[in-house]
Amino acid sequence: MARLTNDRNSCPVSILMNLLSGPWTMYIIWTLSTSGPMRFGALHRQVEGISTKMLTERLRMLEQEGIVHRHYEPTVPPQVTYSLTERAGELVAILDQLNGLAQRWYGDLPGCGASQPQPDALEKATVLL
Amino acid sequence: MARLTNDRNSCPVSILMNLLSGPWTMYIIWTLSTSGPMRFGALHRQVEGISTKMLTERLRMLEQEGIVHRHYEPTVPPQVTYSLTERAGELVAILDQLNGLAQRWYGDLPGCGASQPQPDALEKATVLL
DNA sequence: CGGGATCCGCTGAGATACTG
DNA sequence: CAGTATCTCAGCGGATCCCG
Repeated sequence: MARLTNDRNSCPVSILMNLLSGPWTMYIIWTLSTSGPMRFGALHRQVEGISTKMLTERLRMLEQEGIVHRHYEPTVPPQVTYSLTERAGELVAILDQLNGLAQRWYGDLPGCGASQPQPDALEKATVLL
Repeated sequence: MARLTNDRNSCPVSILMNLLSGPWTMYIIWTLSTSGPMRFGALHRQVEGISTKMLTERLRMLEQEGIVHRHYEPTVPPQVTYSLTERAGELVAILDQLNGLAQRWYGDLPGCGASQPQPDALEKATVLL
């Protein structure tokens, strides 16, 4: 549980990389950044293929790092909405550069449902925080 | 062997991320970018802890993606020198931004032998290509 | 609905030994 | 020196069950 990023990964970049390199992490961030805030179930459906365990795990991780915000509504049934924080904006910006680089290198392939993030979606995504 | 980045990772960013997220990849790139071109053995000593298998594997991967350049000198004993390509420059630039972001978020920690890349080292690193 | 707990299989990473 | 080949083990991630 405390396995953060010791051994060879003690520099800041690696912390971030270890975060992002998680199996579904990018997809979650990307989905939230393009489709806006989303409930757990919706996210689970959107990312499609991820197990609830993984989704929860990644979400907790991202929440802990201040990248996503978890809004818990104690209704019945309970509603939990996840949104990106402002921090995430900076991150997504860099990710976008990475995306640009990748597209120049590999050409843009299809299959990625969120290749070009709509600015308004990102705004929507950060509104809730 | 052909396990590139299919399933959920068909978009360019993910290709790059899958590349970088490899266990030692960042360290290798970082080391080459800060310490310049290096022989296999030196790299093996610098990265320290990596197995020859992993090192070879990552190096091959990076070479295949055009990020590192492999210079083979068929002397005896053979000398193989690895250096970053020009492509890598773009990548390192973004990585540097990521590093900046990470430092702002987490503060700069020690333990990363290559936190601040010397420009001359990067130049040196790309000279060979 | 949103998740925690548990089990379990599979692959990926390390260690070791060997080769040109 | 610069790798390759093989074995092995564990830790990650999926599936399933259950709770608030």
